[in-house]
Amino acid sequence: MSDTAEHIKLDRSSPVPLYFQVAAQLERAILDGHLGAGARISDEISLAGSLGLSRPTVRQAIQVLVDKGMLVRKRGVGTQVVHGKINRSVELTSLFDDLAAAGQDPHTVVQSCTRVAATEEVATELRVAPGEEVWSLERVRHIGTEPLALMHNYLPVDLIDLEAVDLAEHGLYETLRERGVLMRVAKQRIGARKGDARECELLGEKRSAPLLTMQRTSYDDAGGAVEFGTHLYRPDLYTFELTLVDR
Amino acid sequence: MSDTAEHIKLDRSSPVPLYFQVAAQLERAILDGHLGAGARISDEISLAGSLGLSRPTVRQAIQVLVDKGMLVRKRGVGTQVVHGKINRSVELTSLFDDLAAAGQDPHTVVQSCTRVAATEEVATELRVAPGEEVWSLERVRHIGTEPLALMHNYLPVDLIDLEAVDLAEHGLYETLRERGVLMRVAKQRIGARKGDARECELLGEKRSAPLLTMQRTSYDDAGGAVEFGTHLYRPDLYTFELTLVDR
DNA sequence: CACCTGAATATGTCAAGACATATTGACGAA
DNA sequence: TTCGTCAATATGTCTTGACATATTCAGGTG
Repeated sequence: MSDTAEHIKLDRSSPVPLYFQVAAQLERAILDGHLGAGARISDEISLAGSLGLSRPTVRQAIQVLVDKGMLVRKRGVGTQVVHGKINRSVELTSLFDDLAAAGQDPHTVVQSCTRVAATEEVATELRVAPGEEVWSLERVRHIGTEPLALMHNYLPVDLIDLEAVDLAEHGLYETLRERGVLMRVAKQRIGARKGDARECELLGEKRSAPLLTMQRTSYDDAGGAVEFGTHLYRPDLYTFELTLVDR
Repeated sequence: MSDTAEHIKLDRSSPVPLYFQVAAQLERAILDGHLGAGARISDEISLAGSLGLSRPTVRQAIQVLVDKGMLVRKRGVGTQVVHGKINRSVELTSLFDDLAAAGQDPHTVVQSCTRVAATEEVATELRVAPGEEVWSLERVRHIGTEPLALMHNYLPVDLIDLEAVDLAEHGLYETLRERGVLMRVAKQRIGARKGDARECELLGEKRSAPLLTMQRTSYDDAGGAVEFGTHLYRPDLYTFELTLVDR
């Protein structure tokens, strides 16, 4: 019996959607090696039968893993596990979340946290009037004793009172989520440039060292901009990894 | 009548799936400004009614745009157009495709195209035995008179005969697609470093200039690796833009 | 032997309907 | 006035069923 369903158990009393239960357990089976690279999974019809689910539900579960780049569908043939280690696709989390999840115990030094008049660029990104007050937040993130990133964020003042928050111990995104600000879409631009004297100093790099740059604008579930940031990373300690899927 | 459906016409005789027709026309309406930032679109039920479609089909169409970061769903509320210009999310195309689509007329100088023994790294990425012969392809891409990128690709020798291809006039991905090699998943790592003397020379940069780096491994629809590349970009001429969507 | 045909298989698309759950606002009671 | 409840609304999840289409392979035909 080489039925893919043998790795999957459902809990119909759980509030977790069935398709999500299937997707999660299928992902586990792949990551644990029970479904090796190139392995074909059972077809949707028989999988639905084995699990006591309808085909659309099973299909929805498989789609989750296809979107993650872990499975590939071939019409008329079947669905296979993609070779190669799984790099979780870039998700809508922050550097702090990423590091904390990796057990790296990040910490942060707040360089400045003030209200400033929005520059042209910031006003455009945040959709406020130029000159209007916004939060300007500058932080250096460390991992162990090494500085890793210099982050500069701008937020609308009416969104949150940043001075009341312990930004040394908690990430900005984590804080915003706790205050009920839900980020749903973010647009990023990744590039590179030399750091200036101050930037290199703060990051513990030599003068004019090459730095990885990232600009991000985040939008909440109403479609409005809630955060704009320009960040600098030490390229020897941080890279961006992402998985692309053709549709 | 503020019905979203007024922008949409269906062609049931077309082989293009109905959900795709709806998604494409909805996208067009948003890009053309007929559906402005923050606008609410009709609910799924009435949209289905107006178009003579079932709700799952309409839902599938909307999902396409949600995945692109153009729409945001809110349960119990409705679906809205996201603010901000739409940056097409990173797709599974090459730099050549991107530039050609932008009407930039890119051209390419092939520095070398030889068979070499796979290094440890290349063998691991392409899943061949270390020392086995692979194609090694080095190209410089120009835009106008400016060098833009230095690209180094490795491919299995049994996949294609690279020497028989006009790589100066056609992109590598374009060529592979024409030969029936369909890339479905790619994993990328983006970073930065200083260029060495030769790299800076080829890219027309000063010595030790900061460069944007990208490594990519592509997988075909059988889940096997078909291409591994390490690329260098001039950061003043090229950046990576991507849209993240929370699920 | 080579080629074409057709059956088997599996994913892709679409329909119609049901129930669950989050959100919002109106209404009524303390 | 304030709080809580309930109804209306819209998305989220799930089922059953159907037909379309790409792929593969076995078997028949020239």
